[in-house]
Amino acid sequence: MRSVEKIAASLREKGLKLTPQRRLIIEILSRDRTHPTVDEVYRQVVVTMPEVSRTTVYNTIREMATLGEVVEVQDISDGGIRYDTCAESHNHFFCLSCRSLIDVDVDLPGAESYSGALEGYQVVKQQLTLYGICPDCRDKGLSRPGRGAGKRGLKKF
Amino acid sequence: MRSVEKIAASLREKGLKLTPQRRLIIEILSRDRTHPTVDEVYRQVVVTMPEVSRTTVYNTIREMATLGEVVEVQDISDGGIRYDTCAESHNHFFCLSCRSLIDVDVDLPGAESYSGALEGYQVVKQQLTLYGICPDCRDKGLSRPGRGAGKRGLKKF
DNA sequence: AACTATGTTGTAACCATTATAAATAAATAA
DNA sequence: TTATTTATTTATAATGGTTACAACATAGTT
Repeated sequence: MRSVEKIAASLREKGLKLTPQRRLIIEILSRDRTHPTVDEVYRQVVVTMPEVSRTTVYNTIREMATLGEVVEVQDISDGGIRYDTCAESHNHFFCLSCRSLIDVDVDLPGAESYSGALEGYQVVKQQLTLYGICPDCRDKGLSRPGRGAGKRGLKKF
Repeated sequence: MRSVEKIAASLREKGLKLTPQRRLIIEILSRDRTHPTVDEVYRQVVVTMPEVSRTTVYNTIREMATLGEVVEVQDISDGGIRYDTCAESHNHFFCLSCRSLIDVDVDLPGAESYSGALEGYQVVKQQLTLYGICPDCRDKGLSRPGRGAGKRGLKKF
């Protein structure tokens, strides 16, 4: 995600307004690198502006996604869609214990390099996800229940 | 997913019974390579046994997942969790137009090779997903609305 | 046959998300 | 400024996938 000013410009370009609610949501999104769900953003929003509705957060994040300022993370479908606010490295490490999602820098061949193995397929994007145990959880003995771990528990991999 | 007999043995091992409903669901899962959702399995089930309930399909697929015979596909969160019945190559190509999900054979370094770049992280599994346009959709001019495309439409990537 | 454990079914509950419509705020035109 | 239009927010209801629950049915065992 780019700076708040850049995004504001992008909004105006589409005829959208930079309301206080949107500004706050965008600021929170820019700051948060944990790939938050809508609800997690919402909870941060109401700390500053308690009267903001969930719908506004949903709407704003959807608009950001349409503008390409935010991307849905598809690695995990537990407890709601997570949003990625960083446009560069799109590879992730997902901790099976605390269910945190971390950006990871792994060298992959470019998307165009698959044309050989995939005759006729046009590849425009790729995403690698690593699953495992993060150092924190290893040190703590694995069983720290992180966000969203309660609902369906640990999955079997 | 392994053969029905192998899975039946795996069931009995856990004290579970191979009922007609479960047998049918397992047969359908073994046959279907399209990474179906529960609802898609259910629709195939009722063709043969119309009285089977959705709950049974949910339960059985969940049990299969617990046994490790089936794996949730995390690439796309549209229209329900998709299940992967094949334990080997876990890389996928997702067509942004028809939203079909295809197994793909791409060489990746083993999970253990990431230990250098990820100090302290234990990687147990990895998954690469390629996003793009499949040959069918390219030939048809892109706009074939496939399964689930209606609800949220094409995402921006 | 009776007993016990397991499985199935229908229904209701749950949760994330989207649709809708009324109320509000901002931008523009007069 | 005021009126008018347009965009935005809000609360509430609807939707859709999934799970919980309780009654009923089945299979296995003594």
